Amino acid sequence: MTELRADARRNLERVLDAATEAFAASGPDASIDEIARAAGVGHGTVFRRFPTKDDLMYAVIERHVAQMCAMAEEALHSNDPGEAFFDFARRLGEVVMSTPGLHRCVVHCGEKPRGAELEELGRTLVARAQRAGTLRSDLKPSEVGPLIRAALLAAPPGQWRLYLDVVLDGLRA
Amino acid sequence: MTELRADARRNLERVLDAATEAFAASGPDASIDEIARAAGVGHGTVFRRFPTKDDLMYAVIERHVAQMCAMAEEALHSNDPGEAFFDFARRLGEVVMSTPGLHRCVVHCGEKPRGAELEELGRTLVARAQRAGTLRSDLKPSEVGPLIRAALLAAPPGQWRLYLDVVLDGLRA
DNA sequence: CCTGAAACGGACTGATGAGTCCGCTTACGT
DNA sequence: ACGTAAGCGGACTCATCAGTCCGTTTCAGG
Repeated sequence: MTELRADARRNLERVLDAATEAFAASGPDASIDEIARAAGVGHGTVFRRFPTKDDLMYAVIERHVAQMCAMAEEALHSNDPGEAFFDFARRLGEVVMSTPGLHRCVVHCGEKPRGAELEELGRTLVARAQRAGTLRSDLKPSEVGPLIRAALLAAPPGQWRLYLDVVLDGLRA
Repeated sequence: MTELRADARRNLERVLDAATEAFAASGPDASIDEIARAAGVGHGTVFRRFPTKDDLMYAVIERHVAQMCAMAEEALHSNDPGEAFFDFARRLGEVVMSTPGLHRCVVHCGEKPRGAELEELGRTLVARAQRAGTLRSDLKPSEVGPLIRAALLAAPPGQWRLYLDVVLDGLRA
């Protein structure tokens, strides 16, 4: 029951690969047909494994978000809480902007995959930096993330570091 | 030929009113059917006046953008070029955020209506403030607008002034 | 092998939305 | 009042996309 037949397993991997590529390229607008075609399977096969398009997106996003969570955890262990947030933001920028399409999927999915976990870690980082006095404290911890996200996604290709810099400067106390 | 029949004129106005409301509420995703229904006409009537949905959007946006252009012109006449940009940005925020949906349409339409004109005025304001030394000069004039737009549209309801403040702080030299 | 369950894939459905067409209606000049 | 051109509106086409179904193929255990 729990074991997948060899062909099924192979197709599943092809689908996930194709989906990752498609979502990275087109964001949440990538269509299932397109993904199935790229994977060399019928789209019925995709739907058998992932009952809805969102389910497929969650699967693709999972490790992406997991990577970000790991970075956030690491930042939480820093012995300079005041700067940990800024370092984290810059490292997050690298990850997010290496595949902006995937990140638009993360936004689209909201809390579903591990978004809530990431959100929570981010809030903690912000609160710490605010207590340390390096981060302006008139924003609620939950408001900082969306602002940074918006700046990153709005940046012209190659300019996101500059945009992030501007926002981080504005966020300093 | 050039004169519209009375009923045609009336319907045209109804359509424009309904379209303004619909676009303000739903952004570019508002559908023609929805607009036609709200205006109390068949959607054929809409398409007769505006061959494509974008044409309708341009018409609706026109005066919205015109208002912003007027504000920009005014700012250009300020005798404090260093602060003119920041004042303008804040006043622009008021206009944009009074109908965020319409502004998403402006973004969608790009240069088509009077976007190019507004863009040009904005660039001039930025360049002046940069010369005056109040605005950081590592951003190109054309890059400032998108960053501000992104921050405004990403703000949670009621919080856009704060977001704008953060970005403007970050933009100061 | 050979058989049955697992997996496949594409035809099909249903929804949505842009844009077209044409028979009917209505304003308005004479 | 009436004839006609301007105007109307909804039925229609066309395309897209998510999700379903089922006849056919293929894997894998005996």
